[in-house]
Amino acid sequence: MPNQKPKKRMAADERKDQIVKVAMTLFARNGFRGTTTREIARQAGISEAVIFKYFSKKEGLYNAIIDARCNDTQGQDRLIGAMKGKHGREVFVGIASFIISEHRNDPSFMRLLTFSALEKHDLSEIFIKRKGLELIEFMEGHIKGLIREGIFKDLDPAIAARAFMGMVLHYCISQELYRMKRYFKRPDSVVIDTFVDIFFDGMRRR
Amino acid sequence: MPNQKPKKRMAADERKDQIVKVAMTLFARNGFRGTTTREIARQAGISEAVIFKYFSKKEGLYNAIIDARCNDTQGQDRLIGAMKGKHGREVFVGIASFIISEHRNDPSFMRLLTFSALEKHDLSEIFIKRKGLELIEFMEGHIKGLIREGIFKDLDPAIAARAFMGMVLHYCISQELYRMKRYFKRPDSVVIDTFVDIFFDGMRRR
DNA sequence: AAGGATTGAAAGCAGGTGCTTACTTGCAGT
DNA sequence: ACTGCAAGTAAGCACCTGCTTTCAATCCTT
Repeated sequence: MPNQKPKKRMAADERKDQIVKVAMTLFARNGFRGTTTREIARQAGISEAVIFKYFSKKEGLYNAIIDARCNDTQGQDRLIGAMKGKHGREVFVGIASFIISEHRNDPSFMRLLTFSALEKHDLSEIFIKRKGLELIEFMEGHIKGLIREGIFKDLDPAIAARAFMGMVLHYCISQELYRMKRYFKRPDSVVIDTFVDIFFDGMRRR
Repeated sequence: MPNQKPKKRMAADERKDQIVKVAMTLFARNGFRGTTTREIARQAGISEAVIFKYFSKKEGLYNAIIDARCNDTQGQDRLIGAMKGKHGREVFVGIASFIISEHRNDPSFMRLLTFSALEKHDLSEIFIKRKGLELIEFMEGHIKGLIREGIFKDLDPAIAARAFMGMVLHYCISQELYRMKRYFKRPDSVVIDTFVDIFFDGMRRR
């Protein structure tokens, strides 16, 4: 279905944003190669030439998406702020809840990232380096603290952080990408609690 | 580079196998849409018409790959056989080692599966249902046993099994697909031990 | 050695795709 | 109201891609 308001003329910036938004949706659904500029134009309710007026090559759309999704600081700031008051176990519940809710709110972004990784574009690389590693390092720091306090066992914090991220991310990916939600349904809150139970007790000194 | 032995003529079955093998490599590298039948022909050292003699449509190649990778029983049988003597902790080390070594031996297959999931072909669906769920159910059974023996806490075995699988699979995927092995290098054996430490102690009654 | 069957190549077609060119339409400032 | 400029379109080019057709080379059987 073409766009909601088939407004005839738009200011350049407004039009650019709209085109990028449409491209994001279609790249997430069909990948970069699987999306034609004709289809982007159709969905945006414009002619193809407009796209090439603003983005000299199709690749340019990908770069605009990278700008839009890798330079906003809201997401991670929001999380790290929300973590400030929390201690011990709660931090892990907070991180897992954050990741899962981000995926549930916009499942298409994970498809976009995965396509980008497979098709070897820069989006996944930049996003993971800028956003993913930031989160991992935050967790590593928290884990290191708990080890220093003698609450956690002395395991490699980098591996431990990736173990927890693995549980949570693979849950999201398998639910959406492999469409496991057809066969495996549990309330997210129960899944999160179980993951944190396993991880936190697994790390704790006995 | 075209194929090793540019043998002029081949028997039909032999040629079919060769074409499927080439297609698998290219689909894993560039996806179904990103691979042209011309390129498959070139890599196989034949003309395009030969491909369409054996596979009436490009789609047919995908189905042949499904046959080749989803109907062999060697992989899983080998694992479950190897697990037979093992108890408790060792079983999880065995499973993790098995999964990681399969990925290291043929990293391209994971790309193929992921492309298939994104492009909504049947390969990933069939493979995961036939191979993935089998492994998960095997783990669930083992976990249930340990709960019944009073060794493990009474957590949902389905969630627990997926927690462990998540750690291991996401490690493999992030290493290869997101090319994390550039930034995160640990011996696989250390990673496996740490994962199992966390999971096994996390599940254990205290 | 003959002849039918099978494997293979060469060329091309119809439709699709990224991108360009040449042109028209509507808006803002005077 | 006029006009200069930015926003938009229609048409098409050159190349690509799945797939077909037509015909030549090679093998197997007798």
